[in-house]
Amino acid sequence: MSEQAGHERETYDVDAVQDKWQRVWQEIEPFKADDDSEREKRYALTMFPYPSGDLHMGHAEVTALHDVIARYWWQKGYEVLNPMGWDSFGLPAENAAIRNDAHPADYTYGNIATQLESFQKYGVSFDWSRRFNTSDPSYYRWTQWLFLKFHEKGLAYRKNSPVNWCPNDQTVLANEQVLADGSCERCGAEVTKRELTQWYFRTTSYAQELLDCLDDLQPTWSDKVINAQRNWIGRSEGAHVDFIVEGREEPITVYTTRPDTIFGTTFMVVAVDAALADELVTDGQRPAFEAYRDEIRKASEIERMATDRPKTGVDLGVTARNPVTGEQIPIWATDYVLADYGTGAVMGVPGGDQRDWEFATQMGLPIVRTTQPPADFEGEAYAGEGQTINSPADGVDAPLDINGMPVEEAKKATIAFLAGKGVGEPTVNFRLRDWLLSRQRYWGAPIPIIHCPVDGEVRVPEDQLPVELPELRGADLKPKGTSPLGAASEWVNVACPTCGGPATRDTDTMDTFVDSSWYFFRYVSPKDETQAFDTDLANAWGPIDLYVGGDEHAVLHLLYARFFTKALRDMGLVNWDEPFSAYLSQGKVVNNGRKMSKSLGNGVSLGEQLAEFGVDAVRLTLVFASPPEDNIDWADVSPGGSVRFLQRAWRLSGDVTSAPGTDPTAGDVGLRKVTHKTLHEAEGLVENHRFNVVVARTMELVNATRKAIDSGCGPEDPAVREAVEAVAILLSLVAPYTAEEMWERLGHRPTVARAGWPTIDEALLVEDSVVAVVQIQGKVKARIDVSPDVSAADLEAAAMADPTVEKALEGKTVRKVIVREPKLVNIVAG
RNA sequence: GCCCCGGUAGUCCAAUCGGCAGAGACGAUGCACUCAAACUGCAUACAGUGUGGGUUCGAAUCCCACCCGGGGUACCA
Repeated sequence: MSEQAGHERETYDVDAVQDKWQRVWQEIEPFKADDDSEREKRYALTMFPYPSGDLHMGHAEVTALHDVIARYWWQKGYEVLNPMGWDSFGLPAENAAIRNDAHPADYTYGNIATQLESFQKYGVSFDWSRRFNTSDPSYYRWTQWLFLKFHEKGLAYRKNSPVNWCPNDQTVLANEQVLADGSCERCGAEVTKRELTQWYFRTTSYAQELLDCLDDLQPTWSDKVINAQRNWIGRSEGAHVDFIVEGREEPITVYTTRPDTIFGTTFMVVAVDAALADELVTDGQRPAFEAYRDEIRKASEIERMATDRPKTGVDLGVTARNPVTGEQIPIWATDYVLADYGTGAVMGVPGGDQRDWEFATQMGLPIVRTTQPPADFEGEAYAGEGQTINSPADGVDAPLDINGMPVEEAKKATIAFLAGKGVGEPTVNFRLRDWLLSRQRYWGAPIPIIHCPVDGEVRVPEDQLPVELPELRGADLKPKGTSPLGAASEWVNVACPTCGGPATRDTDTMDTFVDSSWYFFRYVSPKDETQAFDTDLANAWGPIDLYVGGDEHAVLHLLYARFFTKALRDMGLVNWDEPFSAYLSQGKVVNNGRKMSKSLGNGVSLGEQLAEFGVDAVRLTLVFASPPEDNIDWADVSPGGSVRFLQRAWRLSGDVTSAPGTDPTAGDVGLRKVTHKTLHEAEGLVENHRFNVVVARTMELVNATRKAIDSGCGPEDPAVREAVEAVAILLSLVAPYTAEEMWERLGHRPTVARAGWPTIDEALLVEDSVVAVVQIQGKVKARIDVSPDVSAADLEAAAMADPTVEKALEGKTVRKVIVREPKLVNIVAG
């Protein structure tokens, strides 16, 4: 028996153990990825942090989850690349520099040092030899080089367009960086529109592939993210249709997904802010049009996006000819049509589109139904399935007749007719826009382009990279609506690389999402000074086998990184189609049901938790609390419970009396079965990311081992050693310090993290007997012990012979017997 | 509005193919230890699976409708 109840239990000193093993790990570097290893390679990645202050609970969670997989792969014998670095360009550093009259680098590199120390204390299996920061010139040099490649291929270009503008951060934003309520993703300010010339990446040229590949990713990515990306890409199929305007050479082309409703087109609407509206308006209507347009421009995005306000618009005074009815229909300008989607012009079909219905009702325009709604239909516009009607209307002679056709057939017939006349064609449209990448801020990678009055946009020659940031600090960085780099005149004014004449550098910097769109390539050869990354090594290590991160990047970073990967593949720089073979999105850590925040005063300090409970207990708590994807409410969990469990597990290692290397095969079979079954189940659970259940199984094994020591086979049994070693290895995935301490106490050399996953003895997974359930009408009546390979007939006979069953069946007729050997018999009787 | 995910003891969560609703934990209660408490150990109790239908010998699991919660998206024609 172990110590009697009531005595002080032996415990280990958490702080001392942490200090001890940190030193050992730094010395032996157990997680350095070897490029030349013969072992099969795995690439584990978690999103690198922005260096704002110290690490917080969110970092602790994602890292703890991610580390389970990385450490498991090492134990299973893979060579694992598990790198970490910093996404270190960005606004917080710049804003801090303005406040403190300092340089953004001060804030950035100070925080990086703090976070690095915290990560090391946290005991994560990162290969620190590969770390870098995106703000290092040795990194952003290659960000700029990639920009040049994109520019060469026509994937980076400049255009003038209405863009999202954040008045607080004083810079433009990409569509992805404006939230659904029209606020800035970064600072929450209300985003406005400006007409500006900006740099774009041609993400739309990969729209179809970005969408198609989601099918392959579906099994290994979270549904949420797949769904969000599908929505964001927003593919729709429809047709372009040309409408002729009297006295105008060019027809107006509209985009519609419902060409079958063309007979119901009673008007046309164009976006009020599109150039087309300005071109079309008659002199007579111009004053009204301009007044309307000014009014709309003044309205905020938030007002514009409200869908429940009445429709507004102005008649432009011109008409277009409906190509199937020949009727002249009025053309209106309105703000419910978007200038930058489709063609910025829409055929108004009030019978089939609710928005058009509202507009027609408001403006007194005619309404014609072209799809027969069901008899009980009570709505206004009808957009569902049904027979086509009024196409053409009774007694009207038209060149096309689609009456009676169901929607899909009518669409095809209409498109075929229009195409035959040369006034229409099938078209696919995407909601995805090109990625606006230029920013009017300082702390980012300068865009390596020189503007020359003679040669235009000239790429900075590759041998002149990096284009380093000029030294600006404090008040120089104050946002003023144009890039701070413009103030560095010595930096701005350069000779044109082509003609040698006076020219100026582009003064914008790149969106920091550009930096993070390719960082996972750089990790394969982080010190390479001759290229962005080594293609052979990238092909050997990648794509990333598991990427762990947060859902907030569902359509930002994850989409941009996918786009980059496809573009790099097409440049021959890598052979991956997709960067992340599997993606695990981790939940958030909240407190008392709410997001942690300063204003709510419910923040939980990671540092304090670590000081109170120790690294292992905090990590274990985060892994055990819930499935990885679910949020963890810190108010619901118990790090104290984790401490108790870890001490309990550790105590086992002190009870083992057999020598290291003792052959376990002579040990207690009962305990051995538990050990091997646990290891076997843990494999499947880890691979399916069910880390919380792995912890529960480990707890079971600890309980079973405790019982075996105290009241079973005793501490000297070789099966006990085997079980405790298995506990140490299982814990090495989650609680590295405790596992290491146990391993040492068991008489082994460090490190348990590379001890290797135990070989599972299949014979021990087979049960001698199983409990079969006998049901009558689906209700359990008896349990009988049977052999796991019992035949259906034997099991049925055994069930029928059971006294309880016999009794229950007295006087009844057995109608049917369902046998699912070896676990169940269900008797239907009456 | 549309799309996706989820709803199991007081709480967090298990139940892998449709087959015994409970593995693990938190909290609670009791007992042991203690002068007492904390710690520790042992033990116990607590749900019929959001609601209503359906399929099935059998449903937490599949289907339909609805309710609640979370997320995405939204004049995208």
